[in-house]
Amino acid sequence: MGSTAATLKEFYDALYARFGPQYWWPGDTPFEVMVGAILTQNTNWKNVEKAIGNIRKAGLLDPVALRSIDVGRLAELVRPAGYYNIKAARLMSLLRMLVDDFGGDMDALFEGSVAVLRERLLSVHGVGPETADSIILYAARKPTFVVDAYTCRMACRHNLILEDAAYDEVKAVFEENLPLDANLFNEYHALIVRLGKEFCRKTPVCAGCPLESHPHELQA
DNA sequence: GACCAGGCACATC
DNA sequence: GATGTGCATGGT
Repeated sequence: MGSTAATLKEFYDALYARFGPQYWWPGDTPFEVMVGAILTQNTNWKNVEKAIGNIRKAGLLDPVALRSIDVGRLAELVRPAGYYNIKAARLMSLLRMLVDDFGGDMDALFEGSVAVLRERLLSVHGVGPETADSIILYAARKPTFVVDAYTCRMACRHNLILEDAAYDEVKAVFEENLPLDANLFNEYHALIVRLGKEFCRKTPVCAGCPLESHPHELQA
């Protein structure tokens, strides 16, 4: 059996060969990506698209404009994404930092090292590790590995991590065994999500899985 | 009608 | 520090 680095490269190659480029993140601007990162928390992307569509139709897909509205109105706009009261508050927290501390300038927010930016994002109420990493990778386009439920499921089933591994442990497995490359991390995470949607459901149905040549540790 | 979806904060022990 | 719970819409 090969090293973790070799396994991760092998998996990436198999996923890319099977699915091809995923063109993530689905969003036109860094700001839209950031909004989507909050709205997609534990939520199907289709519902997020409706919510972002509402914001766009209202002419509010802009940091300063969105920052200025009432949080209750924001909640109505993002209603299709679910958890709308919570998400409106979280989004507004992020908007307050972006607009009040950085003049609504995404480039200013993103300035500096990944570590500094990550701490900055994590300090916002409602931004956890996955949301922060999604914003760093897909909006700021800086190298940080995004870990989500699919990543944990896949890594666990292929014995790369223990089932109860913490977020930062899972993240470290990928970052320490792959080149530190934003484009690679972008595609890898997107491919894992694609894999998860088609194969690594909570109920493991892995026939035809592109990684099936590798031993699975299936669990209920 | 259950089950699930690209989390996070908070309460309780 | 581990474990459980609330938050909520829309698709399968």
